[in-house]
Amino acid sequence: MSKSDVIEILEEIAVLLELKGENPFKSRAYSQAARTLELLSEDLGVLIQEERLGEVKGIGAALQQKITELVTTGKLLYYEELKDSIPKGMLEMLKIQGLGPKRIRQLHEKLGVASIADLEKVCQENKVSELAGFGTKSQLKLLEGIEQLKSFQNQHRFGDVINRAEEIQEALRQHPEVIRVSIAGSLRRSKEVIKDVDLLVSSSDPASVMDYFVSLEGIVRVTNHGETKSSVIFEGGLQCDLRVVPDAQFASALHHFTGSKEHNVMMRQRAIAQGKKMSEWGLFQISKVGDEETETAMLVRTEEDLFRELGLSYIPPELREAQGEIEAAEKGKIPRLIEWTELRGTFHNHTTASDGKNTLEEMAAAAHEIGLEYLGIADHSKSSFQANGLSEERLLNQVEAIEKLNLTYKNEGFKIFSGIECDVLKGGELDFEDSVLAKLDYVVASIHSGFTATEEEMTARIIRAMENRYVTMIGHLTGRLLLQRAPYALNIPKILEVAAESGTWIELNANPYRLDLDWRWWRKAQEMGVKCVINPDAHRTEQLGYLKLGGQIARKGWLRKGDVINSESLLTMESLLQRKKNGG
DNA sequence: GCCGTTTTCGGCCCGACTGTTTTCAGTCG
Repeated sequence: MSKSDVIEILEEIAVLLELKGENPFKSRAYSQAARTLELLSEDLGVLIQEERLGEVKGIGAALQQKITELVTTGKLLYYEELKDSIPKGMLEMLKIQGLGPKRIRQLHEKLGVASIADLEKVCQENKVSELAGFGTKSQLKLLEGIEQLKSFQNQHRFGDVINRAEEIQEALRQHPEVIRVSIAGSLRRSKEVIKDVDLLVSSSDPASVMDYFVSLEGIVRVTNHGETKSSVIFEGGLQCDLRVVPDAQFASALHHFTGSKEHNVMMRQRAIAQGKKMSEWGLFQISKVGDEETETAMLVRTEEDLFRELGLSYIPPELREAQGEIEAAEKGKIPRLIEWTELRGTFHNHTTASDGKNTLEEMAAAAHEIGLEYLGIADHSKSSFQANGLSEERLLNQVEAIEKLNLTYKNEGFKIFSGIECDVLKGGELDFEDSVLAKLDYVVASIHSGFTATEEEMTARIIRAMENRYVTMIGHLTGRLLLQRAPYALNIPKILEVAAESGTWIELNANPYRLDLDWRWWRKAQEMGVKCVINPDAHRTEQLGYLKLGGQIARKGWLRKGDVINSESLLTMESLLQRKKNGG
């Protein structure tokens, strides 16, 4: 059993223990052990072989035995028994906002609730409000939470499925009868949340492609298996539709199945206005002789052909949302969108000093390795206790460590910038004094608490933070977590206005859960002259790869290279940061 | 369940917020 499997099981044990109402510190010991394993620099197998696991801080006799059993036998009796003693539905109930282990236990003991469905029923029967510690408001909130959860069902975050979808695409490409293949649908348009994966293939032997598709590894159910269309469900509930068309129709079908629906409607209207007809089967010239109407198929090999025949320049899939892209294409004004490979550095990243999983040295090496010219380290500030936020003293130690580490990169064209992800406190004041912030290269100001304040209060809070001369950028502006938590109330236009005036950059947080600020705002931000900074919010080295995701969302927001500040070179960035600090 | 030692058991991570209470428990970050 691999280390990551062990970590997962330890974390689950911790949750199960909480649900059982065991000593909370026992539960914490398990989650801490999971974290310890994550940070382990030595090979777990070797430690077990040499019976040195117990020497690791946080792992005592009991955990040593259990981890050893897991790794060597692939099983753990204690875990199996624990799992069997708790209904599976109780674990799922944890996903309901505002409901934790204690109250789940109480609901189970007093009302026999063992699943979300049970809970919904007893809420509707008004039984929950009568329990001690619950009231009518709690009951209402639970129902709201269940509703919210239901609305998230069968939806997926873009970042969680894109790799999987690309693997499926690759698998299809391998089939000898496949001529062309592409991801289509909302995934191709880089929508932040998608319902299913649409794939399109051209082939002269659709049946063999379909047979191959429905037998791909990881499929749990085949819901449709036809000549031109099949649907399957993969492990984890991801639905995937494949359509197969003759190669002559591939471009038209790709455009059609990429959408959006609204974009397609506008395109078809445009075709009609030009005496043409457009569908997934192609583009047709309509000619009338007397009362006779004849359709002549036009040659459309690629999507470029399709747009050109309608008098448009090529519209990248990300922009096909009926947000003015057709008008822009008509005038030849589709911008050259940014490519994530044009990013030269990044600012919002964590290390083991706060809640990251890799050390400063490892993060720097990884950033250098993938070809970045600069890496900003912005660990949490002291108010973020839960994330092991840095005190002034620990922060200044880190600044020193970064200075030292920079010496080793001196001739490599690579530099680490010292920063902080500074909490914006309730009144808009920052977590550190200006005298501390002045010692840093830059500051990311973020909100991590008090999400329920009014729009007015939240807006004022962020504006006050932006007015601090040391604040370089605002992190994850709206605080949303896709499919989990709504953004907090904010007057975004007002904030963008102040950002433009004060020269504060706004982050496009590229973490797949956030993608915040939302792509819908970036065109407005761009018009106002607000600079975007794409940050992965990386908590481990691999997460620097989120930059690609950020780039895709930036494209969806119509951003060009010039709109994204971290496409600037190291040299330019150094002077930009210096100037910003000096209030210029 | 771990740690550290006042060597055998007590402490283990902080604070805001909400809804329930009437001083606090549960949840979240």
